[in-house]
Amino acid sequence: MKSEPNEFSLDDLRNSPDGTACWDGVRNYQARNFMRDDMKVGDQMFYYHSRIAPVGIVGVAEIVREGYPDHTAFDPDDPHFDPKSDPDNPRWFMVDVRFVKAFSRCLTLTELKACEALEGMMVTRRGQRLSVQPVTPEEWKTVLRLADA
DNA sequence: GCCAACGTTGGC
DNA sequence: GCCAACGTTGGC
Repeated sequence: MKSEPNEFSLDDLRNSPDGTACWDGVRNYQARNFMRDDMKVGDQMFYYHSRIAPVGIVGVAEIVREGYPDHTAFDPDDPHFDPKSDPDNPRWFMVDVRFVKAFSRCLTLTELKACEALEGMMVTRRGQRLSVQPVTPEEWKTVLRLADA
């Protein structure tokens, strides 16, 4: 899951009450579907810092609450307000995530791209903007191994 | 800050 | 339902 560190960094998550926060503001249907339909309590995720260098995976978090309506879509004062999301039929969903660990360093996108085993990983593909992406078990292990190296 | 890639919107 | 125009994302 991607986040711009100046918006909400892994440290921000760690410093949140109980290391837990809701992953609000996602306004892409594919990303929403992953959160609404596929993510289960106990699932782990990589925390990816986008936009601001060094760009890459900085740690691990886990899902502690499964998909539920993103209330920020209902709030006209919220930057992620979406008038088309009806509280009776919510368009956008989010999950709650809890801090698990920070890598000793940022595993940069450059490194991920340089790793042969991660050639098929979504985040290494050109033009891939999706902010919530699936990771295969093999990719998961490979990334953890790189992070420990 | 640039701009390529992508997703969404809306006229037809 | 096509597709041009537009807005956004995100690496660089």
